[in-house]
Amino acid sequence: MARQNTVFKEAYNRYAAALRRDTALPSEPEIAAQLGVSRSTARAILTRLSEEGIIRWNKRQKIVLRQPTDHDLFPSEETDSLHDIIERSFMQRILADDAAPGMQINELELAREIGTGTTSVREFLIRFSRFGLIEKRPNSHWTLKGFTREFALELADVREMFELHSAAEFGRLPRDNQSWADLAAIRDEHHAMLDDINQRFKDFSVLDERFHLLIHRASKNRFIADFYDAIAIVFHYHYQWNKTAARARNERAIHEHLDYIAALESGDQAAIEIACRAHLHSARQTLLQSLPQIATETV
Amino acid sequence: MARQNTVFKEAYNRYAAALRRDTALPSEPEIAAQLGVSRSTARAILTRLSEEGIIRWNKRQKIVLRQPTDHDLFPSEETDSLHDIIERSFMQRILADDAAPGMQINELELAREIGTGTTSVREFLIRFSRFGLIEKRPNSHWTLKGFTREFALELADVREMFELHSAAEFGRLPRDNQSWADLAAIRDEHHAMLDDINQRFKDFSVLDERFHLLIHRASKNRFIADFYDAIAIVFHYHYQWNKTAARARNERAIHEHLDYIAALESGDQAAIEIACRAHLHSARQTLLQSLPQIATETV
DNA sequence: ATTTTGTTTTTTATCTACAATAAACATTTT
DNA sequence: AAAATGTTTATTGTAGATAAAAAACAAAAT
Repeated sequence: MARQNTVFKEAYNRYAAALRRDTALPSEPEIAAQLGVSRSTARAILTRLSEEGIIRWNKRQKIVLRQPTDHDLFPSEETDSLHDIIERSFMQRILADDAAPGMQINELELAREIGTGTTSVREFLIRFSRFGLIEKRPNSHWTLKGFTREFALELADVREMFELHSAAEFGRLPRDNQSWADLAAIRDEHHAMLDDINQRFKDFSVLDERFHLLIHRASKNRFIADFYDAIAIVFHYHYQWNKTAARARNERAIHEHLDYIAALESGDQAAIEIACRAHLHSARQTLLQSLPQIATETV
Repeated sequence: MARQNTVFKEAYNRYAAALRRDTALPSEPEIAAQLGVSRSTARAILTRLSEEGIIRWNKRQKIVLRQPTDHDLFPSEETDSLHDIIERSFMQRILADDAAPGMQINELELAREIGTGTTSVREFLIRFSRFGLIEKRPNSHWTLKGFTREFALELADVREMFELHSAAEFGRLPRDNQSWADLAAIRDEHHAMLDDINQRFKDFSVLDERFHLLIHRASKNRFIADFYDAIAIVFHYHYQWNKTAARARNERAIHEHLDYIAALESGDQAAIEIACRAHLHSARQTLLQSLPQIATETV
């Protein structure tokens, strides 16, 4: 098989789940735009919906005959893109306790384990290499540099440089900029989460990512944005595996965020820098504390 | 053909060129280490040298019978790695005047033009994408973002943050660190170049790269180092295509470097920051002035 | 005239195969 | 015993093939 039709299946599930009986569906280009796929794929979805008797389709006329059931949808294993499957599988591997820094990474072995071709694994590793966790020796194997103390410190240093820059830029945005409204909304969400912290502390990482992304977008710098993408992915997986003291850690971070937001809203550059530094300092401590002990011993 | 033996050919040329008649050659592992290849490749080289009658080879005995001539070497087209070929070809394309920002990049077309397979081109583009000059839409084509004013400004901003950081770190290096000796050597080379500026101004870019690389290495940060790699490649090709006012530009830069080096050697952090900022400011102007006019109009 | 549908073409994503290269293992020589 | 050579195996780098998805083109409907 040359390529899995996961785009089709995922979009089909998404579209089918939103269908309501007796409604009429819009034009093909509109469906395609709604789903973020090409019209070819949208037509494939309509074709299948029609074949399954879920809609009656005749040129412009597209009527929903019945509500699709769970049985009509593709199972979730078939809708994940190959890239996501490889990413998940690989991150599990390198965050596992037995993944020691300096370890070799074998493309063929990885591919077999994941059940995919070597090309996809290669391309994934090339993309992933910009996160600084793996390194390649030409004509030879990849090496796992690992989630070490050095990695965490280097990451934190760059993060601090970038975030101080972005926060300062944010403070200079004109008051009618959309970002201020977004910031206010995020501030309110912080308060809401704090009111119910015992139940909701696990949702913090999503909010955290949104908050910092908003700050970084103010800098309008592709290198900063790309770097934050890298951070977000690394953190996303890392904190799934390291949940120690999550509640206390998150509660403290929320308070720091609120101080930081207040400073931004004040527009006072000195206050912004102080609040930003304070938060980044404790974020650095959190990161260092969460390091897997085995990986702390470097190569 | 599945793979070109460019590693072998390039190493063969390198080794053959260094042979002297009647000398005895070292062991296979030693030859391999000297050339930076595996013993298998080293043996392939010895085999060919033997077949060509350049050496007499019998187990440990390896005697050079005759000096290899240019005729014995592989032509230079056959020794370039595929990656380098693709890189050169691609950079030529995107720096050509008709390469407008927003342009689509077609993998198959590129591959055919270069005379290679699509896989290699894909992998090159993925690697190259971290430089921020191209961008991919999933399941669709790559887009050339181009050498625009925005690109130059974003690059310069990050460069400034990183270099100020690295320069400060450099200033803190203990005086017995090797980097101080390297810096002194580079300082002398600047003086030498200045004495013969009319003849040698073209060699400045190599010196410039070595100087900044030395500074950045002091930060011991993989993200900073990677970013400087990107800068170096972009500049390397960019200035090959834009040679306007190179002499004046380079002469000014040499003076700035010398001030910068003097500040570093003084160990005075405030002086370092001032000299670093001054140089980065004029480097930014140089970069902006060298933008191709067509690419300045953004998408 | 513009939008929608129908049809064909182009391009990407992925697999498989295979030569080049590296690495491992076995034997010989010092 | 250690290092070198001889031989075999494992792994990477690259081409080529093919289905999925996007894009382009053509015809029909508003």
